[in-house]
Amino acid sequence: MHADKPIAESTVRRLSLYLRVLEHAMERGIRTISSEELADEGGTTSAQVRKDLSFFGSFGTRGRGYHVAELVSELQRILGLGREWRVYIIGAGKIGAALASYHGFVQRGFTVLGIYDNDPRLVGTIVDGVTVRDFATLADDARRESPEIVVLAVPGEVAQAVAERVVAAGIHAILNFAPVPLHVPAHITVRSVNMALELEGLAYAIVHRDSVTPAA
Amino acid sequence: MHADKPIAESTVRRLSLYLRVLEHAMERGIRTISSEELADEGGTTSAQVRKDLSFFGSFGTRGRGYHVAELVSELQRILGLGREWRVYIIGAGKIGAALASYHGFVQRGFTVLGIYDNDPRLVGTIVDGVTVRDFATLADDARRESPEIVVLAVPGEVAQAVAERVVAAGIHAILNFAPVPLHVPAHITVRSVNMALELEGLAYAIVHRDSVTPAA
DNA sequence: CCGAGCTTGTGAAATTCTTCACAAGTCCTC
DNA sequence: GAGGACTTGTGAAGAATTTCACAAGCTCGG
Repeated sequence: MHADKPIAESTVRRLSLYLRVLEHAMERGIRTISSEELADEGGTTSAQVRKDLSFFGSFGTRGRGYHVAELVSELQRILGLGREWRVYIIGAGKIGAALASYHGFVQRGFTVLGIYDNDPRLVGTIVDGVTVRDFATLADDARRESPEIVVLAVPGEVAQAVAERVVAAGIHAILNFAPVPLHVPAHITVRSVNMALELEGLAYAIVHRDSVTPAA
Repeated sequence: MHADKPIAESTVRRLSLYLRVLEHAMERGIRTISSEELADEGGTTSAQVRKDLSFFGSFGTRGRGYHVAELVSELQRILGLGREWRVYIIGAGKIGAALASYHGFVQRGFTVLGIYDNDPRLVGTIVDGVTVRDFATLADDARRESPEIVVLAVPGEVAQAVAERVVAAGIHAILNFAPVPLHVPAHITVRSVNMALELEGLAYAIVHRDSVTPAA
């Protein structure tokens, strides 16, 4: 049955992936899909798909599979994508700017309310339709707009300090693109994307060919 | 003892993290570090640090800890960072351009030889000191320059097709920034960075506060 | 409305990953 | 040079995750 039990992060990650595959299938006019097909597209196994879904309910029909449109909306609900999420991006450098214009965000209901930087030359400029704000105004703005999520796209050296300002401003979720681990209070949710680290993982895999557990 | 046994991806990821922490410590003039201190900085536990390292050898001294500089070079060796890695970036859009100028790559010995795009308006322009090349020349260039890694920064719709061209060009490792799972032959190593997916994980965590297994 | 053919949902087994806990070194002081 | 304080390296225990395997349910053709 559907649960608010602790769900593994890996499961949630796969659910997002399934959602993307399903949306793609829907565009192509596919009505129904089996766990086997879903697994093939998503790079996992059918048992894994069924187990992942089983944590939240039973959405399929035996002998037939899953109704695509129905499963899409179930997954959207589970992942909390029915609503708008208000996002601040911090750092108007190359990465921050790229993220601001990243279509995948908007598409999923993530609205960028503001981009912050402390460089006076950038403050006031417009990046992809959003004005760059002065980082000094973060706390005030947050009180007014109460964003749920901050995307941190600042250099590693200042990431920890910036994160502390973010937490102090009352924001509880951070997507961290800086290449350092963030130390925050337990009630703050952090997810990190570390590109250098992924490249290094690739280098390791090349050096040690055929001795690493793979993952698509 | 040191092993070429199958090492978990999670372990490799942490090794990269340790390396970063150690380099930071070295900059601050710290000579020696215990597994406990390393764990605190890296957001894990001392037992985990020791276990991770133990797969490759014993680098510490009981009662004293690890010699920072020494462990740094051991980790660099393990991760394959002693050498230069030749990288192609495919996609000269916002994300591709941001990656081209990402300092963290250069710093680690990843040299961007070329950026590719199929938009004639971009071909020939210079992005962060690297000329944008015509995607059509990929195979020829690869034959000549034999790059080890491709960074894929193209829209999801074309990612699979581009990946196939990359594989056909004889490149065996892909860092995928497109938000779709890539289907490639087994001998090709793929690592994916899916930003939308991380944001969704964050949304899920917010909706289901205190019911997700955390991870820094 | 029956039987063959699929496909789900799920306990149980297998595997993988993390944590525990402690013997065995090392260092330092006296 | 002996004792106390630390800290590693690692088997073994424990926890988490994935895979297996199968009963139960649905569909469709005749």
